[in-house]
Amino acid sequence: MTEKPGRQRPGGRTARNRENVLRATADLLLSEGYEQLTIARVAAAAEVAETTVYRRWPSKVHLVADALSELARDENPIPDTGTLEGDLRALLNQVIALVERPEIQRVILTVVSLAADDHEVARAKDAFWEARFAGAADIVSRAVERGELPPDADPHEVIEDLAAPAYFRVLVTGRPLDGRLVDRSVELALNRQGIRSAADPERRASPSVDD
Amino acid sequence: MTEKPGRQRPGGRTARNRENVLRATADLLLSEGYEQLTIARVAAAAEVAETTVYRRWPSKVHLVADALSELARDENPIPDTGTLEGDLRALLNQVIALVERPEIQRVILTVVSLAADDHEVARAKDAFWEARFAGAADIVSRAVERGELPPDADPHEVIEDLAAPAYFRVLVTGRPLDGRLVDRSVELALNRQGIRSAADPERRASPSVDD
Amino acid sequence: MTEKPGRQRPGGRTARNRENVLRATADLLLSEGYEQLTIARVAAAAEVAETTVYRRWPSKVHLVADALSELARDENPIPDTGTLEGDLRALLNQVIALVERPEIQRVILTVVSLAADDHEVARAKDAFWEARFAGAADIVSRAVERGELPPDADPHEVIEDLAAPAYFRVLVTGRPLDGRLVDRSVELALNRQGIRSAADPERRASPSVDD
Amino acid sequence: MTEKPGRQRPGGRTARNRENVLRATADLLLSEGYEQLTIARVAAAAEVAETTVYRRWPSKVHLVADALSELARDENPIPDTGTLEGDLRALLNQVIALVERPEIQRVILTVVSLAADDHEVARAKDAFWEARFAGAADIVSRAVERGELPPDADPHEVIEDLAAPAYFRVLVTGRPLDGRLVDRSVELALNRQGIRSAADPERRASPSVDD
DNA sequence: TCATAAACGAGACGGTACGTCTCGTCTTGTG
DNA sequence: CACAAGACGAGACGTACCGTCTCGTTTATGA
Repeated sequence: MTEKPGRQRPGGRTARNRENVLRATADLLLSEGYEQLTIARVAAAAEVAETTVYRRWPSKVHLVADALSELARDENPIPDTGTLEGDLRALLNQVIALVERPEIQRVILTVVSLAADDHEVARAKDAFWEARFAGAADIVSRAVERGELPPDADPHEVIEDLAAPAYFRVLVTGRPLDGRLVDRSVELALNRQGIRSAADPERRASPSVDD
Repeated sequence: MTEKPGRQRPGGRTARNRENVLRATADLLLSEGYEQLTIARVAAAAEVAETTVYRRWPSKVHLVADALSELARDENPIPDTGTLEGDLRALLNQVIALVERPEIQRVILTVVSLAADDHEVARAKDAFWEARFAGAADIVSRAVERGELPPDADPHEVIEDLAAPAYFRVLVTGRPLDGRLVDRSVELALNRQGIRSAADPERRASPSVDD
Repeated sequence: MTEKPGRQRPGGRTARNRENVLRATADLLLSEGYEQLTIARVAAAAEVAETTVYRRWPSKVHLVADALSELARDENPIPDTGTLEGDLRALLNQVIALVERPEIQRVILTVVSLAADDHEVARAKDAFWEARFAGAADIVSRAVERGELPPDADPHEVIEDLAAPAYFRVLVTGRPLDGRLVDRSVELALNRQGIRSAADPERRASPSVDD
Repeated sequence: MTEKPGRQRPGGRTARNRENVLRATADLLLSEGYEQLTIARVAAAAEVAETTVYRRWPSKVHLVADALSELARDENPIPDTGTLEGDLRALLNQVIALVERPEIQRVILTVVSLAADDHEVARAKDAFWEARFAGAADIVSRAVERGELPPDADPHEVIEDLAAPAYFRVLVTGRPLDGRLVDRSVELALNRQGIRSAADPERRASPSVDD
């Protein structure tokens, strides 16, 4: 790993090339998707020799994984509305706004289908999702502090309940991500944590809630 | 569409070839995944000339889409336990048992990442998922007959609530599909339809729903 | 050979098809040349099923050879000017007028390069050239009757002397077929037969050469 | 044209490959002819990847044209016997000895039938024949120096008179290239230049023809 | 005129070659 | 002498053509 090119002379052109290549890769990934992405095109866009790319990244998969790590860093502000429900609602709205964009869908699809045979690639995938859902951890810990959630609440479960339907629609059914989805998912995530959502119309029929 | 080879003389060798090719494609898809699948290998496995494959399917993507449609037809028995909860639990167990298998994961991944530029391919994707979740419709309609669900209950929503977390784990987080997931998801799906799950002791407060 | 289709029922549609195919072949040969000629195109032009062509002619080469035989039959009138020189001059002018046309060049080229492995094809090639130069025999025999040539004069030699330079230019050097070529070649052919050409003024003036 | 592979790095392996491919092409052309020549076979014989061939030569036709240029370079010694007649006789004997060989006939046929749509191919054809008949120019200029020919004697005409009958026989009539052809053609070429051949028996014997 | 064998039409197939496009490695020549 | 640029090897892809096969239909021909 240490003998990888670029490690030993990380200054000047080397670093510049690395950035350019990763940026070019990310751009192509966003604009055209994994299939259309070609080392040759990346190299051309980065104004770098193909060889340079091959030298530094062992394969197209690795290059893309690396670029995705960068992409994951583009982070959205973690919402802090003062209540768990508000936070979750804001977070899911963010997520939906993002995954509705076709270029983001392309990226998600790339990540999802990235063959994780290689250890580095697997790590990159994990890192991507970790970064993607980092907000949930903060939100949950704040909710724990406020006493809204028990101390052993699992952020993974929260994000799962919250985001799973949205991703399911994007990746699988292709149904539209309407506003109702937000209500349903937030409610769901809260319920799953033993909390009654404020926006819980059907549940209104059960008298105990009204009191 | 009509001028595609095999449409006009669907008997004998033609039909046999078609089947062999699709079976070979499905096999390769299951055993090695989309990337490793090659027209040449399909043709060899189907004992057919490569040309024959190219003649009938305009591209690798179309071939795979077609094969996936066949795969989707391999259907699991639709559970009928007498109660909605039992049915959902059984269905989800089926789904999980399926998506836990690596070869099925490969297929799902293929479907998810299949570029849907082409209309036929898009249709194939839809058909795949439609077939995949056909059971939900039956379960829901039976539950409606039994009065467990209102007549306007949407099978899509049910399957979404039920299956989304499982798919999310498989496709995104990679977390294991443990038994707890089943409980959570079934309960969730029921709750979302306004029903109190039997395995829902702490939610004690709404007896009216049970009536 | 006897079992070739069309032998046993040579009337009506069969003959009509044969003609149409051969005509279509000849047309394509003239208009686009051997390389561009395709059984499919021939069949389409002849409004006949491809199978019909394959049934009757064992290969593209045979079909073309057959068509060329027909082409060779399109004969030019054999000149009869009353003198050998006049006849030769007229004949060569005919030949040149013909081989100057690009479509005829295409045909000649086809004949020249037709692989003569097969016996029938070889025979067709011979027949083509035989027909092409049939006029020479008549001209020579008339000249013999008139006493202009000895009885053992060889028509092949005459045509060789007469036409070789023209064909050489067409097939090899690509130089233009100007009027001077006619004078030279006719004179040459006559000289080769021991006859002084009328259009040979300077040669008459130099008796010293004979010494 | 400049971006053709091999232009910018013409040393080492590149040059070696180029040579090997051209040699293999020439060999195949000689041994089996144009029709039997396949890029795959050329590549195999040259121990080079097919891609390499396709990269450097835009098509089979171009490759063959290129190889033919090399073949044309294999030159025969230009005869220098001291007299024009001797030189011509020697040259024609060379030509005949060459064109009698089946493999040379194959090559000639290839050149003749090479579609000259493309400019480069046309140039290659011209160059081939130019090289093939380069000897004539030397022979003529020496004869001019010796005063045997007028200063404006045209080498093209000489070669035409000399070689046309031989090529005519090879390409068209298929008659054998006997010794008599040499006598006739040399005499012819000389006569055409106003020179009486030494071996000119008939002419001496028939004074009556002049009447 | 009518039965029957011959020829045909039409679709599909096997097989070979062509030429294109990638990916990732190897080699050359230049700064 | 390192490395950027170029060439290469390997192999998949998709196209075009040739010639074969099968099956069902039409049409000549001679009894």
